[in-house]
Amino acid sequence: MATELRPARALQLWHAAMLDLVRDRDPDLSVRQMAILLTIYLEPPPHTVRGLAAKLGVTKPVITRALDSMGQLDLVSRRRDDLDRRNVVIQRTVRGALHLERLADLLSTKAAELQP
Amino acid sequence: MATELRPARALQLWHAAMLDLVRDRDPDLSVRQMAILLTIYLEPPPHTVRGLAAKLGVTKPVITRALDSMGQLDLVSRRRDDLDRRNVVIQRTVRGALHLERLADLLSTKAAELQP
DNA sequence: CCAACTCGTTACGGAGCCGTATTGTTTACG
DNA sequence: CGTAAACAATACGGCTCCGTAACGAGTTGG
Repeated sequence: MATELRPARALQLWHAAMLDLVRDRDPDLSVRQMAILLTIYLEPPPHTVRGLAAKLGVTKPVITRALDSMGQLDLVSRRRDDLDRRNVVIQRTVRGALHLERLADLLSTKAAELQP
Repeated sequence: MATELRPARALQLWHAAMLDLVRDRDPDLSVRQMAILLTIYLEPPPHTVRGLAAKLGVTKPVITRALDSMGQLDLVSRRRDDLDRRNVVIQRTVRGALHLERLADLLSTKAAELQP
């Protein structure tokens, strides 16, 4: 089952998703915050501030501040690494997992609605 | 050819696209700016400030300022409506069309890369 | 023709995020 | 050991965006 996604349709999907994010979502996450959140949940742990900064091509304070914001929303949490106490390990939360689950369903639903 | 997009795969696509946006793009557009830009290019004209504000569920100044920013980047342009000179008609630009074309290709390519 | 309305813009004070530079811990190593 | 390095966090000044409120230009209707 080839799930080919043609450019025009991909753009429509992107559009529908952006509209939903702008209209629904309580406080919009920035593009960077979303990228960080998704990386934490979709890529294998452990995640550190330095690692995320390198992967996204941004400076470390950007990560620290994004974790502050998203931590306040209970979308992620932080813990000192006991093996090397200089490191901070970023952890997932129930609320964060639910948040992304809803986003995934939204995208999938929008894609289906676009089909007819 | 059912182009079904399962939630998990949709999220992976979203993730890959966000990463590319954060890494590549010169100055990131905000989520709101992206939603406005896509609406202008994907929905039938004419587009007005008031209309866009209503569709996105934001205040008019948000639209005006977003058009200022994106106009400076030559992604959209504005023109007074000659029939009712209170209105402003938002128009597309060559640069804006190219920008979205690149985004569409990026999304499609990422979707294909996710397939294996 | 003038008051009421519509539309887009601007003014203002506030909040959030940015990058650079610096700080405080913790670890590595000569 | 004690100095150098690595890590995350913070301080700072600057920029962008926000929402409310006010404004000016244009239109409408009595």
